Amino acid sequence: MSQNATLKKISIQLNLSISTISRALKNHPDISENTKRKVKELAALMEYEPNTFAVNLRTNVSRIFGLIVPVISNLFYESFISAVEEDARKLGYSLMILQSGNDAVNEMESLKLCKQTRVAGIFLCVSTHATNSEIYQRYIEDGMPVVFFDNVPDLDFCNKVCPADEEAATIAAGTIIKYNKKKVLAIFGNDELSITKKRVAAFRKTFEEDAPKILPAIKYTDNSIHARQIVKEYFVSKKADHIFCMSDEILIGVMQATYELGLKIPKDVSILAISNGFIPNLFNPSITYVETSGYKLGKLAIKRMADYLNGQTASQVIIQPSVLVEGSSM
Amino acid sequence: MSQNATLKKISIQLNLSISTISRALKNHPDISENTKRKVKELAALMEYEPNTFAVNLRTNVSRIFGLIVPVISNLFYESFISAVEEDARKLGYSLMILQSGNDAVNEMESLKLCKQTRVAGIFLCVSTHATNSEIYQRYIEDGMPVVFFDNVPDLDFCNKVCPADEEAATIAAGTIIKYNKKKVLAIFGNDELSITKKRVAAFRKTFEEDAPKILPAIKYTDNSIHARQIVKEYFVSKKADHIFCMSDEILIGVMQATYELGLKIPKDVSILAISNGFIPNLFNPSITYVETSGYKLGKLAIKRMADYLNGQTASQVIIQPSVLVEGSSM
DNA sequence: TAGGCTACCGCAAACATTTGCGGAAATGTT
DNA sequence: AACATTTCCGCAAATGTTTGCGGTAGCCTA
Repeated sequence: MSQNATLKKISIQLNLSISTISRALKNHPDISENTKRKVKELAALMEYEPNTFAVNLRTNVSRIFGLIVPVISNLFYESFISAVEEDARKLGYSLMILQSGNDAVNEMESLKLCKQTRVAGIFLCVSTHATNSEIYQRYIEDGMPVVFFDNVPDLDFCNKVCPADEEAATIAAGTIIKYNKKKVLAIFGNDELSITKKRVAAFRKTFEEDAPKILPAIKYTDNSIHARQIVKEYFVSKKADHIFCMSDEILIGVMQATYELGLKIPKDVSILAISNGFIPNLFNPSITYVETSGYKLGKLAIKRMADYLNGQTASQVIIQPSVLVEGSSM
Repeated sequence: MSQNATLKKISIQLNLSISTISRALKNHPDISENTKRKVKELAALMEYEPNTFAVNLRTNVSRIFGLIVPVISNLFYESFISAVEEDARKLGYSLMILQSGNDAVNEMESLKLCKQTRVAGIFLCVSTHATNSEIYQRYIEDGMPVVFFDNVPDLDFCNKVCPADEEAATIAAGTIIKYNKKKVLAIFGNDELSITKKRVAAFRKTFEEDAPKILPAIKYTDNSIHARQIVKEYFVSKKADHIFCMSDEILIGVMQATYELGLKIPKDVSILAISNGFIPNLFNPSITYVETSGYKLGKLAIKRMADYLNGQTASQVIIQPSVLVEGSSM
């Protein structure tokens, strides 16, 4: 960062005006080929790079997207980020990544920072404990391109990219029924989340319609330790021939519990999860899961952002379809 | 982003000069309390936020750190990033995260982008295929604060923060010897990496000194599929009573192989890994590992960066000590 | 030779902020 | 009353880039 080349410095060297340098470097037709050549040569020699700050100051936007997630250390978000970064780079954008830590205040600060930084757009997974969705509305009305993903707020006119909440649960329930399971223990995530509510509803509905005699036992948790505990406590008095896990976190706890209980999979108990796909393949036998790929969702999100920036500003809800990936746990 | 408040707009409203507004908002002693109050009130009302671009243009640095990793989708880097983000936020910095995809060209572009963006500093894990470390030197000599982490280049005067390469391997070898293992299969990562070379050397040395009769079989790979294959092929002709895994990737492949070979852990074969700590606990029995925590390393890295920015510019190499975490696989 | 056209280039303002310097008014001092 | 000091504030330059507009040649046409 010693002697940064600027238009001014080049102009002095060549005895030309700043604006001529600027135009020459942009191939403006007003500038003669001869001048362009000379300017470009010196610019290359001096390793001229336009000062981003000055450019941004004039245009009032940066080539940076803000991306806010509850936590980075999460297989789903990490693959989401990875996908967004890949394509953002191709489009000439960078990513500013913020963790909300699932805290509403922290999330607000992150949003504020995005506004201050004049990011070109925001990818936002709202934190669990965020309640007032009017705040997001303000950003959108201010003209900030926002693409909500995964956990999205209850707003009507905005861009949402999310996994097929209901569909995933429906497929899961359908598969469990198909395999003729009778005593089902289903463990879902944080029951305050809309995604959890939707999935529980769809899960229940599928059973009511297709297997009305079966009444799944439904539990909630959002960490693996508690999930493990739930299973162990459940098996003290009752037995299940199937355990459904709404997330990787839950799956991990459940797998530990089955091991400690000495249950064989799938003989004693079958397992089905909703997952990103990494964790289920670590176990033996591998776990059958309904895929909700963070990577694919990321691709959809950045695509939507690019389209939005290109003028397709009508709000849009994109649902990423779910796929059943057969392992050996059913 | 409709009507952004600026110093100018405030100054017009209050019939004061721009500089007075600027000083009032910064509590400059030259400005009377009365004026300060009025300015601050209006500024709050108009939701004034300093224009980052203008500020940066003057100071020529941003409050953004660049962070370059081979890939984000990696338990180690993800926890590293998470740690850095946490503390960077506290210091008033944000993170721009770039993936090099383990490609030298891509890495160069990322570095260039960091320079263009005038980041306040760079956290860099050099890609496997990066050879010419003079390039990094140039950035450092240009005054860019750089903290290398994990996979660091062969440069003398720079800041490095890395896991204890040798120590981790020494502890691993020592533990294997202590458990009286006789036939050891050791699988290491990419053999082009300096970290791999150092670990192999330390591993071998420990055996030569403490158990000269044992000659570990050493293999190299950097993906789980190949690791699995290595184990299966090895067990066709020979037997091992211990398998050492240099990384999570390798551990995953090894675990699949042991399952497919019907090997019981630790009865038939014992396992020891070098790991971040997440993966080893997914298995049953849990795997004993030498911890190299990405999170802790991240904390060290951001600390070093902060110190550097505060004037402690003497280059420094920080080694994060290794700890043995006992599971049930030995 | 006057007028017009083209090719090429520079001036200066604009973006928002910061800051050295200087100036005016108010207050204090002798 | 004359001078000195303090208090408070504005001017203007500087950061680097972009761009509308105006200007100056040179050449051609009538």
